[in-house]
Amino acid sequence: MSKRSSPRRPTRGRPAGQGVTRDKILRSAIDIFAEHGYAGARVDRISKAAHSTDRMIYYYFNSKEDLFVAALETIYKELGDAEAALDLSGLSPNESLREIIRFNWNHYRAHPEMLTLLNNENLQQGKHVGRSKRVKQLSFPLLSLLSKVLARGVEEKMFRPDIDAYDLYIAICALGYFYLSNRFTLSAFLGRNLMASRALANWEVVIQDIVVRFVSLAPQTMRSGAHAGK
Amino acid sequence: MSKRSSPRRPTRGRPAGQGVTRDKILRSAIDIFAEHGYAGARVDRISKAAHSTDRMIYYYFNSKEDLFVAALETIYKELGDAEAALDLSGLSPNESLREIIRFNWNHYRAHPEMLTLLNNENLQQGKHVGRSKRVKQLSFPLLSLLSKVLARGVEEKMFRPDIDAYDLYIAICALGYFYLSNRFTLSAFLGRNLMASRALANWEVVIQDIVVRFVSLAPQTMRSGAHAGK
Amino acid sequence: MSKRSSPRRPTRGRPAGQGVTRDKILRSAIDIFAEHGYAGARVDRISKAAHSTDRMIYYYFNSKEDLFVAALETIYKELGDAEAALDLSGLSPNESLREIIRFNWNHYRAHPEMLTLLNNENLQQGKHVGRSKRVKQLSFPLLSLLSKVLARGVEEKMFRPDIDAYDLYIAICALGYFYLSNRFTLSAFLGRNLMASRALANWEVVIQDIVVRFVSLAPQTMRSGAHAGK
Amino acid sequence: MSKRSSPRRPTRGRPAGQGVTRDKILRSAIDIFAEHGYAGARVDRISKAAHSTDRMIYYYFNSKEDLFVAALETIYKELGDAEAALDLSGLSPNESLREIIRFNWNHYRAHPEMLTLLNNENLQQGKHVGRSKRVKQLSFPLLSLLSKVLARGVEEKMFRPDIDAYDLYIAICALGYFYLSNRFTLSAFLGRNLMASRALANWEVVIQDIVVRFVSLAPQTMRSGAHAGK
DNA sequence: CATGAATGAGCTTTCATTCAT
DNA sequence: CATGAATGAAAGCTCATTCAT
Repeated sequence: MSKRSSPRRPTRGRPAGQGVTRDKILRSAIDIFAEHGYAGARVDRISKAAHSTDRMIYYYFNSKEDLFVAALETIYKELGDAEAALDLSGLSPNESLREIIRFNWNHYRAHPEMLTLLNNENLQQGKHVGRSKRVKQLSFPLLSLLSKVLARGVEEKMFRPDIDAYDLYIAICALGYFYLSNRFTLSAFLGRNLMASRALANWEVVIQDIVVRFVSLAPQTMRSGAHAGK
Repeated sequence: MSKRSSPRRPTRGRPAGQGVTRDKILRSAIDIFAEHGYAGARVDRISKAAHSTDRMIYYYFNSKEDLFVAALETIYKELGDAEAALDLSGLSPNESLREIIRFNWNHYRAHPEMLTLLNNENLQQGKHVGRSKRVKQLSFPLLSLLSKVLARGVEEKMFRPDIDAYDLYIAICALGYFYLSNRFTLSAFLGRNLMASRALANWEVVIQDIVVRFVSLAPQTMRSGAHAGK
Repeated sequence: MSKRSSPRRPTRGRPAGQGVTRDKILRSAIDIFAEHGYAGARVDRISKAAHSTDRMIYYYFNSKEDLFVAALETIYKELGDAEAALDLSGLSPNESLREIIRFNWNHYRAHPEMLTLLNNENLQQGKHVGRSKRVKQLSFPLLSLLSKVLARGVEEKMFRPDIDAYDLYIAICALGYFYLSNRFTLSAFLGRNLMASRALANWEVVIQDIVVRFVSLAPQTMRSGAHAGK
Repeated sequence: MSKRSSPRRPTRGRPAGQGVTRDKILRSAIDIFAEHGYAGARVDRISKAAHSTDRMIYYYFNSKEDLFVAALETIYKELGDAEAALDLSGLSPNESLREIIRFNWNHYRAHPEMLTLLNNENLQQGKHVGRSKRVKQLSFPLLSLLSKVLARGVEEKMFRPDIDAYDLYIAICALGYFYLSNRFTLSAFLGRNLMASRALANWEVVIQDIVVRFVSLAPQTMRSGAHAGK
């Protein structure tokens, strides 16, 4: 379908000033794909948002689908970079866990495009994530970080030994992601504005509360600790 | 699939076989919207899947958007009906909670269309849920059921008194919904098949585990069997 | 194409109360055809304006085209009837001519639907007027009236003997019809509002002035007479 | 049919042969709009007549409506150009007036599209003429020419001093336009073929006769030949 | 006598993409 | 290295009309 063998494909890392258009298109693509979904995003809307032309999208990215893959790769890359910058030194297992949760929650809040982009990728049954080499090469530091924290907590007799790090990771993501991704339908059903700042602040505490209770060996006075950490 | 003869415009219940076309279109719409998203779903794909014509879609539903609303209303209606059939009589608060979680989880599994349909509605910022009168008139029994279970648990000194029913509801939904909705990207990242039957069975237990620990006053002996399988 | 042989076609002249719907449809048709032209008029707009249904239009008129013919026939009939009521007894040839012009002008003003309906019929190359038996049976009294006035004027040595009644008729119609029919484009070009009451009053006088001068044998002090007549 | 390379978007006058398609579409549009009216004209009929595709219409003109505006602008432009080429040097006021009338009449006869296009614009209440910048910038030389002729006639004691140039212009247009625009209904009513060459030749003389009589101070010997032919 | 249900054919317009320099 | 010109293939929707009682 697409001409992947095209020899004059612009590469990354060229002299400064090059690829500015490419970057603007990529940024616009992330926004527009996130706003309208893959099928709903129009190529010309993306090019206009980037102050460029449709033609340039094909020049740099070959097809709408390849552009979507590039957008996905970008947000994953940025997530990985952000995770890598997370510093838990000097924190107890408990505090580390709370910090990881806070980071995860804040990342979703700061990057709402991520939610719709991932929803779209799942709508398409993950066909791009499966193919993209770049995505497969990415490492997600948070997962191994979580494993370490968990191990340390077990060692220090604070955490249960039977917690699976993957399960824990999914739980943390689920509690934050769902709340934000489904904010519109949830707000409508529950008759509450889930995006009010008090609601958001509360939910961060709830996630921490839920997760910490889940992994803790001994029961604790949760709530107070939760608020203290803020 | 099921022929619920809705008493709408064309049908008035008289001539046998009326409204069949309408219903087939509605079913196909749910499937196709779920499979491709709103923008990606083609009207003619829906009509073909219903063994009907585009024209009939407009005859019965006026527009693609109205058809989407009807699809949304239908899945919500069916969720409400299913919730109403939930029987918790004779169960302890703890068992009730587990049953509610099981119900919720099973409903998502049995109705994966719901996930993508709701994701789409959220992509469109919930504009249809906000407008639809029918949706607003729907009651969601599970929420009040949860409140009652929670109250009984507190009464019996088994549950913490400071748990908000809404928070609890969101948490239960989040843990099930996210796992299934994001199964493709998660499977790719974690390098695990989240849809394997053992994985699915495990996750049901994990949700219960997390939630029960969250609401419980005293620490408990977790159903160790849950993790034994791993 | 249409089933003209249908035996149960409603006829005119039935018991009072019958045909009310038919009449309302016919009135709406005249309005809508006049407002949008034949092609631009939508059957359902007509039926809605008549507080009826599309189906009723087909019941009474068989097709959109037949309805258009009926609309044409109606306005022609009404024109003929109005002309028949014109009374010139006791008026001089000159005054008669002025009265005929005034009548013609006022009829166009009172029935602007006529202008667009006729324009449409001409757009379609008069295909309906050519076919309609009813239209062919209509008499247009004004034309013979004009002949008589002309003859009398010649007899009384007031009018030129070489004026053709048909030419005169066309001229009178042209001067009124064009002014009103083309009021929008003319107003735009000339930068004047042709529909201001002063402009309209002036134009009536101008038509009379032009026509009377055209037929008169001797020169006359036109203007003053023109205004005197009002 | 003439290829006026308009300096619009796609063309910039460089590669030879550019804009040919655009022009063919425009010509076809004028024909088809004139033949069927705005609503009755089908986009695909226009594109086929231009030996092009629907898509190209939207490429060059954005919408059916914009194409209609372009068609209007074109006929106006051509009218203005033709008027500008009118040479009255060496003619008496009387002869000039006759020449103007002849020109006007001949233009309508040579461009029957103009009549239906303008009728359509009036059907739509002149909404395009009001908006189009290009139309507003056009000058119509005939009007000022007429003013000058009129002034000269008054100066030379041949024309009445109380004739309004605008009224005169409208009258001249009316007499020619109506005759041609309403030729089908008129022919049917009067039982005469208005388009026979003798009828056409006669009407040109009638218009001149009417108008000259209207503006003349003194009575004159009419061109008796005009009516001799009947 | 009147009408609710259903529809084939065609409408304007949009979409992602390729051609050609 | 970059881009203006052009387009095939559908998309969503509307139209006048007929079926059936």
